[in-house]
Amino acid sequence: MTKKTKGERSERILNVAEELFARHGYDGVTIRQIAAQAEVDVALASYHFGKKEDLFRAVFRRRAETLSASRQAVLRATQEQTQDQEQTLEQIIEAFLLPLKLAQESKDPGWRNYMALLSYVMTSPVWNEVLMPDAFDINVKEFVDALTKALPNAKIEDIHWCYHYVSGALALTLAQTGRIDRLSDGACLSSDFDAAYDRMIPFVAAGFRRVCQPE
Amino acid sequence: MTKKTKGERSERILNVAEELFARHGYDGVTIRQIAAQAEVDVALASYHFGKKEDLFRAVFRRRAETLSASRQAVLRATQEQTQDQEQTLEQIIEAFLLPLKLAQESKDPGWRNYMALLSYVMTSPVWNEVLMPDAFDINVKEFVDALTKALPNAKIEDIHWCYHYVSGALALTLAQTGRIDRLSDGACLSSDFDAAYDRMIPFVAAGFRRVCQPE
DNA sequence: AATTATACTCAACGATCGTTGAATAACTAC
DNA sequence: GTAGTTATTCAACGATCGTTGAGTATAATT
Repeated sequence: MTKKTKGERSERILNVAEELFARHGYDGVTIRQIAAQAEVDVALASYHFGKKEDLFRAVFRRRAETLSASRQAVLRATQEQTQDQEQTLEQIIEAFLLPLKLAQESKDPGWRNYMALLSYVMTSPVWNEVLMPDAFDINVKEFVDALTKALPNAKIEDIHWCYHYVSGALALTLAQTGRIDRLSDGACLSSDFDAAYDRMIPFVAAGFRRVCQPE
Repeated sequence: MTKKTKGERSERILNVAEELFARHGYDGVTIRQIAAQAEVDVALASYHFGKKEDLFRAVFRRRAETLSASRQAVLRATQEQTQDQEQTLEQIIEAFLLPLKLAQESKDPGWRNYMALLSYVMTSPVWNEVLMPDAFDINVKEFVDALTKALPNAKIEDIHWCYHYVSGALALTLAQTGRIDRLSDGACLSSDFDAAYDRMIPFVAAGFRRVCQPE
């Protein structure tokens, strides 16, 4: 029984739920599995978080706010830094990706699980609509605005489609499926977010320019 | 009872399973839901396909073979056409994407469901490893080889990472989550695969050149 | 020390799950 | 038409699911 100070057990539930939901999806995980792995009674999850769906939402929201705030901070920092001159495409894309790179390097291993969970939500036809707008819409619109300024004369549809490609490349990276490990015979590693990050910036910047810049 | 000719009911099961698995994932769908929507007895799915996992595999494999063969045909057709001169990046990428564009335009609406299912498998840490290698590995390696020839002096890691980005952009497109519809206020549509296709080719071609071509 | 509030356990509920074996209907082959 | 094969139904199995309500222990408050 040994009642612990507030949040100690409930946080362990969140962490385990994060790990399992990320790997198996919402329906692939059982409250009982979470409780077992968290070494906690089954009823405790319901006590702290209510319905299973509420627990899932809580897990998703927890780090979404941190991530969104971090992205905003980085973007605005370079905006102030560059003053009047326009931000380069590379700077904008870097601001979008850097927080994830940093999070993944942090000592909290939960971020790696959260990255896979985010990928799951981004690619799910069901959950995307439910969770993404509240958590990321304002943030994304800020980035689309910055891209619009950096790409004058670009059609808004082109910008949105290019952002969509970035989003997809990122989502598959976050999923960490291990596929690139197998296809490259170990030359590339899904877990090597730095490698993915370093190349993704020039890759998508070049793509944006080609599609959005009428020459 | 009214026994139908072989495959008529079993094909209806496959089609319904395809639709539901694509939207809700493996664990989000019940054999009973599939049977109900296919207007078929619950036991019939087990009779025709065995375990639930076998049904899932059957659904995935069915069109994977068609898709893989179609990609190979398009790629080799342009290889013969260009004869001695090298294929352009655009041609290779087009060969990779065109079969999906055509499939989606076909009269069989099941292809749209399959595209979302493919996205689900591609991004799932669990299913990717189980299903992708058998269905697509030889095909993908053919494309990586073509890319290597079109990009002399490129490091193999760079090529694999760039292919990974293409794969991600494609996966999110296939998922048809409707997110781009909402972010763009209707200016872009998830269902508009042509729009995604037309821009994706120059986008990723430019990305490949920037990352893989030492200048 | 007494009281209230919070954290947690325990047992159980009805619902639903995938799968099976035996029975029945329909089609094929002779 | 008879036999045999295939397709389909029906009822039921044990297992597991999410959730709840009542009860217990610990912490916080007075």
